[in-house]
Amino acid sequence: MNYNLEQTLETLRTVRLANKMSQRALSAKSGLPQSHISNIENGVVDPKLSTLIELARTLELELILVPRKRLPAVRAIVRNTGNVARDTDDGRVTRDGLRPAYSLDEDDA
Amino acid sequence: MNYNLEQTLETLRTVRLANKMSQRALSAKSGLPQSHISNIENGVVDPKLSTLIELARTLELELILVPRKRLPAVRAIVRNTGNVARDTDDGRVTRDGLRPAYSLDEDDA
DNA sequence: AAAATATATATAGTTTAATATATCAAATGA
DNA sequence: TCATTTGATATATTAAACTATATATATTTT
Repeated sequence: MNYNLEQTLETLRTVRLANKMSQRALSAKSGLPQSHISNIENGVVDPKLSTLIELARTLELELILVPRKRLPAVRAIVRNTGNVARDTDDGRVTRDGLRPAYSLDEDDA
Repeated sequence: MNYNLEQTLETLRTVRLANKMSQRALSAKSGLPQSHISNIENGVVDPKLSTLIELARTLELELILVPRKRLPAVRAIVRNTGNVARDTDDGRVTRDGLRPAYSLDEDDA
């Protein structure tokens, strides 16, 4: 129903998994009950802003508001980090040679 | 206490004002009570995620989660739009000639 | 197969967001 | 000055988030 919301929740789960964290691990780190994390990820509850921020921070994510106009540019930054050959976790190369969204830090600064 | 939260609320108010909208106008457009908007902007309440998104969308903002690492790059995009000479609303020129954060659209695509 | 781990789900109790509505004070404008 | 607009604040009610805890159901590992 709400694209922005679904997208946000999906990001949370994606990044958690990318960090190879279980809901329990995230629970331990964030202080939120595992059951609550499950409910949030599945859209069963509508978390409070502070809860979302807490969860995000634990996953080293920051929440920001972006003018809709700037969204494409911002997405471009968030999605990839530049053109690299070997890319994904398992050594696969994505079609366009770009990193997947929310890839783990391989420290490429 | 929570930088991310304060920042978010500040952005909401800033953009609302930049659009020359009163809380009542925003209320009418978003469907949320003016009293609630006031409480949210002042951090009196901890809004639900859906509420924040609703408010943001009304102001043509999208909420996204950004890897902390990418934050500087993203902020750079959100803050300015390039180097222009005359800049601010009233024709002032900022010191570095960049647009202020969350400037109104002058359509510079 | 059994054990361990991970996720989804349930219940009961507490806290708080959200609503409608109204009012007050301060700023703005006629 | 008087009227309007704006934002903050208050109250009462309803809905829902959040907590702790427990359990059931996968999924993975040994």
